[in-house]
Amino acid sequence: MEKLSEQELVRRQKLASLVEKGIDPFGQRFDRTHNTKMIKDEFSNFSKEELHDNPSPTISTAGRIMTKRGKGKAGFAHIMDQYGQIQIYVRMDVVGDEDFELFNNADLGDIVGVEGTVMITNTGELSIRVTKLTHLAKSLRPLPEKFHGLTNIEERYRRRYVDLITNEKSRETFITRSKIISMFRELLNDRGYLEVETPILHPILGGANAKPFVTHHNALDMPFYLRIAPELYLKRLIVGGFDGVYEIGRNFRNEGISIKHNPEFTMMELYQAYGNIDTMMELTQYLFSTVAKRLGKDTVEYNEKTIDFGTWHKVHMADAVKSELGIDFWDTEMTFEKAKAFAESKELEVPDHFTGTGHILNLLFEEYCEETIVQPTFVYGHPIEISPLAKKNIDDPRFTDRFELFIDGREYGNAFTELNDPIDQRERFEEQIKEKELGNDEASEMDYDFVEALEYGMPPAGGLGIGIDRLVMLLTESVSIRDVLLFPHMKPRSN
RNA sequence: GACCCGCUAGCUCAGUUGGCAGAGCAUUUGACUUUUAAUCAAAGGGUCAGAGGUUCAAAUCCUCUGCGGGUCACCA
Repeated sequence: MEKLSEQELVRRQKLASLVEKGIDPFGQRFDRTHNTKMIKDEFSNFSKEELHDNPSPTISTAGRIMTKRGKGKAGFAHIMDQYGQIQIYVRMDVVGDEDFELFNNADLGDIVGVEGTVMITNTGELSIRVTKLTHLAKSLRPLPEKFHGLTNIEERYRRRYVDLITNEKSRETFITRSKIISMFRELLNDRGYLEVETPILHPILGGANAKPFVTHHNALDMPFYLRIAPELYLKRLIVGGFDGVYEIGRNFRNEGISIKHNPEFTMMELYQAYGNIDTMMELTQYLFSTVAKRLGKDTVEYNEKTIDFGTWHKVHMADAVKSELGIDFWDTEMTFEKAKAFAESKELEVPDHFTGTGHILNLLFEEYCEETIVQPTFVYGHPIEISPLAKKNIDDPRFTDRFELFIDGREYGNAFTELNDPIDQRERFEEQIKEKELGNDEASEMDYDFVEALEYGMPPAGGLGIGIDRLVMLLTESVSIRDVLLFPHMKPRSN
């Protein structure tokens, strides 16, 4: 048994005295006529005198006691629900001795229900003049300080519920997150996309380049990967005849944790039969600008920069690198040796599994161009070497019809015209296996079943993935991904 | 994984040159029937993250460990 603090002991004594009075310290159902927002919406247009002369109907609401001010035979408190706080005014001569004692003995953090009429105080605050007070739940631990709230970052993540109680900004962020995800669903459903669910346990690694988590199924006695991307399953559904499908769900990547990375993160992935890179670009811009607009944020202040969702740019990766560094990857004379020598002249390390000019082009782009992008920009034309699931460009097969969306140096989306040629796809997988043998532990594996699916014929299609957490960060102006994840991963607390 | 910074009361934070462990809020007791970071009076509350070392003496200096934050690396 852990040692209790003085305050915890006092609260447990108060709990015992509630029991003695026959009051359930952890209460029962309480029917509310209003939440705090409804009270404000309904009554804030009335004056103090109007509410005094024509008393409101009796309303009931409930919430957690956040502040409390005793005044002898009367008292004030603020109670809080999901929507905010409302002040309550409790007079002994109105509620009677029993309820007033209940009020006096209530602690900050306790949850109560109130009945009463709506009034405005001398200082002009909309309040409830309580006629009946109901104890609903005892709080056995003290809340953080009322003025500063919980500010310790570690504690805010470990005890998110306390963070949500005391920090309005945090509450708003997660409400916004929920809105963004439901807007995505609404916008996509309205365009006729079908929401689907595909496996999270994958027998074969694929759909992205990343290190996986590995788990084990007992009955089947075989290992499974937690999915790094749902791509290959979703495309099987396009083979199966669905016109457009999407999935919003968790992906898992066994990599470092940082301000931008959590081991599990949420992606929206979508496939559109008969579409291509351009339809995905249009869709991406539509989703981002519509969601931003509906949140009332045509522009966002992020990282001391103004991001304008009305301004979208487009640049080919080879052009971006050419204008930044002068080296021309369009040049048909460009060889791997030349490209590698250039990279090494910049003191970049070229790993063994880099075997094509495209690997170098991407390296240079990531190293020198990515961070220079501020406004929403589609970087397209990724080299074939790093795009094993994207269709080759019809005019220049060194590049694929793929784009990534960058905003303020970070990737928010990845899309391409899907590779639907099973013969080409099998060769691409074989290239990946070669890379794996050369030491790329993020290369994907051969998925024969997926190739077989393509052999039945997949219509030309566009595909898109959007990192939901990062979008939420941007639209809530959150610095860290942990600020948009309710329960970010932490090492267990030491004793 | 590497480097830098942090960890003191329930919470937010002070703590000087190594010399009795501090404040505000919260808690307890008393006063107060329109207060609002309520006010006034008094009181209680500490494994200074943990372990070890230096010293007459350590929250303070040194070493190790834990957890967190930041930067880098990897990635979305």
